[in-house]
Amino acid sequence: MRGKPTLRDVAARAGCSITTVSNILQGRSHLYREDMVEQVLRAGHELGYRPNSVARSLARRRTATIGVVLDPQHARLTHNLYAHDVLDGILAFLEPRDYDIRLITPRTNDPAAVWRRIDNGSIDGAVLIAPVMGSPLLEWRCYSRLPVVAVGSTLPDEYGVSCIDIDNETAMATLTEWVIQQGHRAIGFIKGHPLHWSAHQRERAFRRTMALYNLPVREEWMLQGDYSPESGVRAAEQLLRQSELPTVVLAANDDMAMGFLQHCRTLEIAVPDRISVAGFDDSVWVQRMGIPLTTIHHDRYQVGYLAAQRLLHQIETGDAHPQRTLINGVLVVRQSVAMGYALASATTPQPTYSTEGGSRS
Amino acid sequence: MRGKPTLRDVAARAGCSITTVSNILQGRSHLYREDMVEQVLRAGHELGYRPNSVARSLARRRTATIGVVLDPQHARLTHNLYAHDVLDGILAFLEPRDYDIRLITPRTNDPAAVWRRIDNGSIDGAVLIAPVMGSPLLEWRCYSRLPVVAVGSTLPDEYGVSCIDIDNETAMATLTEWVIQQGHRAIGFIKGHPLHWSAHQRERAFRRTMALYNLPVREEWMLQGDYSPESGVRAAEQLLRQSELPTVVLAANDDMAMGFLQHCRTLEIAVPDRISVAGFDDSVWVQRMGIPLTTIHHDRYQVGYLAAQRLLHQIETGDAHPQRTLINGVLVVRQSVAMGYALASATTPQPTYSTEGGSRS
DNA sequence: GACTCGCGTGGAAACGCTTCCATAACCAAC
DNA sequence: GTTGGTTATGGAAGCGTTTCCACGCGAGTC
Repeated sequence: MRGKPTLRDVAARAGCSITTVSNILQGRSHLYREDMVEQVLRAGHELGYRPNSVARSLARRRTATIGVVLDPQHARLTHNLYAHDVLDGILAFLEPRDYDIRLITPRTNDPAAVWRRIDNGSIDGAVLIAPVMGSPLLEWRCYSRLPVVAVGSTLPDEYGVSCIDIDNETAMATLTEWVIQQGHRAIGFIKGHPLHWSAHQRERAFRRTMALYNLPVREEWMLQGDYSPESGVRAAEQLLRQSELPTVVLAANDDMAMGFLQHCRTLEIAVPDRISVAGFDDSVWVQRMGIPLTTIHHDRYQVGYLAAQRLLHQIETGDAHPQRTLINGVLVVRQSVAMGYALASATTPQPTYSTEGGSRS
Repeated sequence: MRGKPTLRDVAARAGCSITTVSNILQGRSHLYREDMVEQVLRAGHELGYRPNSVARSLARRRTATIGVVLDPQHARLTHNLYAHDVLDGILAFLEPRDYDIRLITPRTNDPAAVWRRIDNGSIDGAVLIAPVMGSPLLEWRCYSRLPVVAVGSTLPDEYGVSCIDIDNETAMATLTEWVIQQGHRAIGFIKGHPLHWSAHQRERAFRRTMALYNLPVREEWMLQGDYSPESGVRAAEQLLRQSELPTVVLAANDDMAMGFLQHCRTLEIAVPDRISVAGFDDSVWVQRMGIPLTTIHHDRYQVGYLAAQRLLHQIETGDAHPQRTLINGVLVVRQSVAMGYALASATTPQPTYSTEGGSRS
């Protein structure tokens, strides 16, 4: 016996067949006499036998591994804190079930090549992290029948992919509504990256809520961003040189809100005294820096956890029904938005307003 | 043919043997006539054949996968920015070589169980992320002959593990020296987590450098921390209520330095006017928050890149020689340390001082 | 015309495991 | 003594590749 011991070696040492060893080592020892069981276990232990998981996967046609796939768009993991949080949730669900994770970071936009990397028998299913519009990851059906769950993007139904994500529309509506109820009427908006569905969903909810309150959306206050802090700075530059300013700006994510805040600091514009700012995501950066940014929080860990759960369900039952799970965002009120602003004028009729998701820190 | 097409299916369609298909698909087409090659490629393409990587791994006895193993101590990935940066470097090296990554997060301290998870044939080698003292990961030799490289911990030779890490001692010596050259004489220190080798290395370098300059190390200014921001706060509490204070405090990492800074802000103690602070790591948090913390920077991405390189070398050549690679830290001078402090008294003889690692941001 | 040689191709044995099914031995029942 | 039913164990066929080696054949050499 050279190299790592195999079933054969254990069987030889225990004086039985490999079937017997295999069965006993898989916990089917009730089939055998006690002394046999004991002999086999002892032999295995003495040899330091460890089942070869590759061979096992081949025989079982299951790898007990799931892939976590980053979109080629943001293939760099660094500072992708969203992926981290989600990954933690996935791990939490997977570990007790003895599943492992394979990290896949395609670096091309050719869907055939991407799916060759993903669906080559090495994983039982995949979690797609925040696929964007036009991503090769979404050319899924042509190339693969692998169970798949997407997180961080609420995909339109036609993609036929299960997704787990924050309920962007409801959350942004909640935030907008809350801002309005604080008395704000002149509201600006920094849009997210146009390739992200979330950007459109957040913008749409904003516009709808404004309409609901009969408030005008002024297009010169709708700034195009791309979810990066720098684009928040640019938005601030563009907005703050206008003669007429909104009293509050909603950024489609925290990063842009922070860029905006930064530029305000540069210009020595007091927040929230001269202008209010709100974000979206309750990013870890904001939390950790202790920036008092009013924003929407959601449990990214839970997103990962649910994704893993859903994926395993799909794998085990073969159920391929795409299913959308939206989790609630929670309004986190901090100090970046002036409250009770111009209350006198806040006499718009009260709409039905879900009290859920109230402030907490 | 049900399920995914296999070599057999392709061979049947191309009217040849599976050997032929296998050879051609592996690029050994020079062995065959052109028309054969073309037929096989066409058949493969038409069937959408993708080699099963599990079967391939079994036959080749190589998985083309390396494991990235987190220490059970910090099995949560979240906010482990170090792991992120390193992972990115690893990925950068591995991707062009068609290696994949398996993420392994053991959750127990039983070394046998841990190594069963790691060395079960599913990976060709492992990168251990910052193993701490007493980690089951380091009980390596008893359980496995897998090629292994550690990063983020400079392990003592007896572990027989290759490691790639910042040169903690040199970097901390550089920092200490620089602080002394700014005129500081009364210097405090916040120690890192006692289970991390780096903590001891950094402390040792500090003490040695102080001795080199004949400066006393006052034990009441040596605060015990654990690398967390909170422990930096506690250290500040402990230090700042003393009647006599150092003019500068070196924290063994940036997180603790930030905790320290935070407490200074709470107490309205001006930095660096009333007390100076330096960190170590140039953590992404500090960078991103724009905190003007003087610190030591090193290229964590490069650490990952080198680790992957080294690991692949070990895998491919079978070379098991443990080899230590220390990369240079770079002093980053920002504004948290008062410079030219009490220059009048700074008349200690100039030591040999490497000018490398000058300030940059 | 027997010999070698290279070329193109295929057979078949691994790789290490799982699992279906057969077998053998034993006992009880008729 | 045949049957039937347990119980304990082993044989062997996969799983989908890779790879070593052998085979048949036509061309070149003596």
